[in-house]
Amino acid sequence: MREMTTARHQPTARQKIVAGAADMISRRGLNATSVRELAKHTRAPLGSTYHYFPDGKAQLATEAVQYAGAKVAEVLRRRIHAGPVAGLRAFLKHWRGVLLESDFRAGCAVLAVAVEEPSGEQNPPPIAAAAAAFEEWQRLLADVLREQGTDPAQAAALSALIVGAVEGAVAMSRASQSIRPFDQVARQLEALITAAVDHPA
Amino acid sequence: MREMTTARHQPTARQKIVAGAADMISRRGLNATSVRELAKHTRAPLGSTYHYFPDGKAQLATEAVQYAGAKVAEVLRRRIHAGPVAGLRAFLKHWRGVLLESDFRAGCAVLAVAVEEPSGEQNPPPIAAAAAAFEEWQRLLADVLREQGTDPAQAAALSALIVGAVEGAVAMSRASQSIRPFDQVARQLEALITAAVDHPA
DNA sequence: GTCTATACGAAGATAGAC
DNA sequence: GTCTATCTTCGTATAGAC
Repeated sequence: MREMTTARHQPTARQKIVAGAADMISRRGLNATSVRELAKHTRAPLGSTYHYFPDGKAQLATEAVQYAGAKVAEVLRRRIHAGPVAGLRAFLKHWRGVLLESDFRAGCAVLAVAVEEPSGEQNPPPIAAAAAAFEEWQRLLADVLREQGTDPAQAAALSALIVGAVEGAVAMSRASQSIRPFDQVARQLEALITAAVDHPA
Repeated sequence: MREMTTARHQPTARQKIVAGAADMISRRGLNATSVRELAKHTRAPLGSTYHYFPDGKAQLATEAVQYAGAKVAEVLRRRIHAGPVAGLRAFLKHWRGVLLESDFRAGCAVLAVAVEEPSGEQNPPPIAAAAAAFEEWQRLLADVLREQGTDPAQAAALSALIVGAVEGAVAMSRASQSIRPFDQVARQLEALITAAVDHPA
C-alpha cells in the first residue's frame, strides 16, 4: 500500500491506471469502460491491472471516483480561501474547461457512476464514493458560506443547489453539444451566491 | 407504423417494450440494460424486439428517451397552466415520487443516456433525443415564466437552472440514498421561481 | 512481480423453423 | 408475423510462464 501516499512526484503505473479510468468513465460512462481497453489506454498489461486492483472493476471504479472527486475538491480548495464567489468561479471554470477542451466529449465521472451503478440496500463502494465526493464539494462550499455569515441551513441548501445544478448543466451541455446551458446555469449561480453573501438573511 | 398513433387505449406490445426500456435505463443505466433482459422483463420474445426495433439497441434507447421525456413533459403541461410555481411543483413532485417509490433505485433515463452515450461529431440519435427532452422541459418552464412577465433571457436561464439542478439532485439523492439533497435543492428552486415571478426584473 | 494466453459467460444481433 | 436456436464479439477475470 505504499502507493497510498499523496506524493506528487511521478505518477506510478497504478496512479496512471486510476487517472485513465476516471477519464474514460467521464467520457463513456462506467459500463462502457472495459478493463481491457483501460489497460490499452494506459499501456499497462491486462494482468497488471488485476495485480494492482485485485477486486477488479468495482475497486477500479471506486478509486476512479475518489480520484475525480479529490481533483475537483482540490480545485475548490485552492481558491475558496478567497471567499464563496471565488470558490464557485473556480468550480465553474473547471467544468467549463472539461466541456470545451474535450469538445463536449467528457463529463463528470462521479455523476456517471452515480447514475449507472445500481444502488442496492447496502451501498456498493463505487456509489458510496460518489456520494462522498458530492458531499465533500458541498461541504467545502457550505463551510465558506457560513464563514461569511450565511445561515447554516441556507448555506447547506445553496451548496446542494450549486453542486446539483453544475452536474446537471454539464450533462445538458454535453447532450446538446453546446456551452449554452452550462453558461446559463453558471450565470444564475453566480448571481445567487453573490446575493447570499450580500444578504446573509 | 400503426403504432405511431398516440392513442391511450391499451398499451401495445411495442409500447410496453419502450416503457420497460425507459424504466430499466432509469435504474441501471443504458449499457447495463441488455436487450435480452428487457425482453424478459416485458415478456416479449427476443426476436420480437428486433422485429419492432430493426435498428436494435440504438433505436430502443432513442425511443425510450423520447418516451421518458414526453412523460415528464406531460406532467409539466398538466399543471403549468396554473403558473410557473405550479409547474415547478409538479415537476419536483414527479421526481420526488420516482426516488421515494423506487427506494432510490430509479433515476432519470434521459440523464443516464446523456451521460453514457459517447456524443461524437454527428450526434447519435439517443443523445439528440436526450437533448430534445431537456430542451422541451426548459421551454415549457420558460414559456410560462415569460407569460408572467419575466425577462426572456432570464426566463430561459432560470429554466436551464431548474432542469439542471433537478437532474443533478436526483442523482445526488440516489447516490446518498437520502431524499435530503433533493429536498434542499427543491426548496431553493421554489424560492427562486417565486422571487422571479414577484420581481420580474 | 510482469505479462501472455486463455477460460467462461453474456452481450448484440440474425437465421430460419413454425 | 412469432419466436427459438445460434453466430460472433466482447466482457470480466485468472492461470501460469517468465
